[in-house]
Amino acid sequence: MAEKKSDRTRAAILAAARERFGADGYERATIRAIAADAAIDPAMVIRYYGSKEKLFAAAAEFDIRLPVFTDVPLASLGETLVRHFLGRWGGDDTLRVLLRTAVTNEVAVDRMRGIFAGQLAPTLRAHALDRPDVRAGLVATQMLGFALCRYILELPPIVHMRDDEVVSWLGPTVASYLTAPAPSQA
Amino acid sequence: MAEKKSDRTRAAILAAARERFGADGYERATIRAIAADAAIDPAMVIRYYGSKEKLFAAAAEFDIRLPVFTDVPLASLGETLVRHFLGRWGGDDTLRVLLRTAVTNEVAVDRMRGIFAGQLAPTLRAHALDRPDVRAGLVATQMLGFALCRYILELPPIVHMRDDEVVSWLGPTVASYLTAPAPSQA
DNA sequence: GTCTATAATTCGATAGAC
DNA sequence: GTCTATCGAATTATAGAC
Repeated sequence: MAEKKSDRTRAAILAAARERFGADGYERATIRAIAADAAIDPAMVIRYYGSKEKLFAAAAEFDIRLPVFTDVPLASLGETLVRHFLGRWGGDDTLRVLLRTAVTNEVAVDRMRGIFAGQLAPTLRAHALDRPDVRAGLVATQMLGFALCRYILELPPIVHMRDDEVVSWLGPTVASYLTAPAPSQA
Repeated sequence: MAEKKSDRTRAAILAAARERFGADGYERATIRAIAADAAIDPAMVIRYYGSKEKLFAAAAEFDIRLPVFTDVPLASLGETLVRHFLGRWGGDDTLRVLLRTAVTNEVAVDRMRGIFAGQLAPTLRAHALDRPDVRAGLVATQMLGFALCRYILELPPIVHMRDDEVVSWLGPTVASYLTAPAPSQA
């Protein structure tokens, strides 16, 4: 009995929640709509997850799994990072949920900060780069800005760009944020 | 009688609306809170602007006033654009309102698209650059990503960065998006 | 012009039958 | 475990007195 019915119900709720939160944002995504998508009763959502806030926390919970990339030569680290984020954005709803909801939900903001300050910065530190926090922040501006324009604003030229084109354009930018000498100032 | 009392009331409502929409987003910003900020009755907000949706449209209405920059040499156009956007983000609430609300409000998305597709792209076209729409989109990813990280997510290293540092880091990126040869493909 | 009172919805969450 | 019924709170928007 490895697969209980309650487990499938839980998973169905979570999948519907990810879709709704990602499509509508935290405020407009209603328990009722999520329940309808999961084909169950709205009361069940509360029973399984306690509250809307906790359901969101569960939907936004995921393993960022950002490798440390210590074996990647510094010269190609920028391109590697762009490819990695492209794969993650495309394959998983969770990052889009975070991006969509980070505007009004403090939990999402904290989690987004954790990805770049808590995961990417240490990776850069492992490569012995100076000012890893600043460089991680700059990478965040470019990668999150790309995600914003592609998945939320849906700017036509960004939406239609092929992945290898994206790498060609953004790779050198990220690389420069990693390795370019920092401007003067302590 | 150039200054009626009703005009001041209208202006007070609009100013409070910009502040609330920018701070809380469209859904969480309530008519009641806006009215309280403006020190008037909530019913007056509806009387003056008809509905919350129309009030938002008015709050997000503004002249982007993006100069064509035809007199700026191409070599320094990137840096000029970064400085221009920095000035606009800092001095006016409206861009932050758009950014905060673009996640859940279609009006804000359209207006944001218009800035880059309808204003920046023609500027690039005036400089005889190839693929102006793609280049304008790329500039959007970097500038909007910076604004997102600084004003919404408030990533510490981005928040604390001085304006001239921002120009030093982002200027070359924007410049490369304007003038770097496009990757292969039609 | 301004404000009180309230209508009409909608939402999150709960209680309890089955 | 599941669903019906509903509560209580919050919202936008309106009607009408002053």
